[in-house]
Amino acid sequence: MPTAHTFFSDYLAAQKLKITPQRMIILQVFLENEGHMSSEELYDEVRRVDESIGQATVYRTLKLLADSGLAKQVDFKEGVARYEQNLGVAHHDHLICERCKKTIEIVDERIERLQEELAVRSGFVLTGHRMDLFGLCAECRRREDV
Amino acid sequence: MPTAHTFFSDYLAAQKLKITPQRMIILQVFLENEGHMSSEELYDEVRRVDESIGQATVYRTLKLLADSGLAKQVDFKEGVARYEQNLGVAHHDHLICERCKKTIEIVDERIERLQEELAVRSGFVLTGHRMDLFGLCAECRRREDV
DNA sequence: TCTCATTTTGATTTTCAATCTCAATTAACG
DNA sequence: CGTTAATTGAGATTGAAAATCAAAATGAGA
Repeated sequence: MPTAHTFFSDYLAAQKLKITPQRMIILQVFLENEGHMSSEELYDEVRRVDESIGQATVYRTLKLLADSGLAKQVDFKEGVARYEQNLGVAHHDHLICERCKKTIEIVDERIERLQEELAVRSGFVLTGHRMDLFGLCAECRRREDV
Repeated sequence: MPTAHTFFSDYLAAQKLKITPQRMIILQVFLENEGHMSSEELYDEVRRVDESIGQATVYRTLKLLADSGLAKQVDFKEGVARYEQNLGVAHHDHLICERCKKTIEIVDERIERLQEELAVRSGFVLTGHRMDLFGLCAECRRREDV
């Protein structure tokens, strides 16, 4: 089982890109923080490790991570891009509480199949999809007496 | 059956907001253009009718239209917000060609039910959802020999 | 190990959508 | 009408993301 670092190095080499300390640090920090980090949040964390790393490099590397398949961009209607880990992580959708922003990852094989079926019916070949369910979680409903 | 204009006027009155020529012109132009318009595209169209109308007013009114239920904001990962008509239009999801941006509206009652089921299982009350399928349409596949 | 073409970096600027500011205007109500 | 609060438009501002570019670093080959 290759580590994420090996995986990323291999990816960079295959793309004739260079393996730099900055890229490895950013990958490292990205892996240490689970959940859905925004570019800006990751930038802050990265600077704790090495404050000389620039913001542009974080943005660029996050894109590379997404291209390599290690990360996946998601968005929760906040106006900022977020990234989640994607290595060996099964595809999943999101259930998001609109009040407290808590996010639950969900998967349903039946839905996946239906999506495929719908695409085919329209002559499409699916390359990806996004399904986000927005709602109120039990705690927020209780707290706010909604 | 109330017209959209009446509907919007009623909404504005109920919110103690004012019925202005600008708002009515923007609504009018919005209704005349089906499909998924971006704020900027709508602004351009609006200026053909009345070039004195400002960009901020178009943005603000588009928000009001969304609040009233006449419009619905959607996003196709382009970095701009788009709006589609929503009055008396049944809920639907999207099938989007990543190459030519063609968009097909789809609905599947079975998926809707499963979504509800998943939410309930996690203790959520659904307030909305978004499902977008990204892929390549038949024409683009043929053209690009993908 | 050294060289050197190529890539990458970081500070900075730029872009672009979207929002805010504010003085002037206008709708709505009596 | 006249008052008041909402609205408008021009322009400034924000904030995320991308572009620029000179300086620094990588890595393939000698």
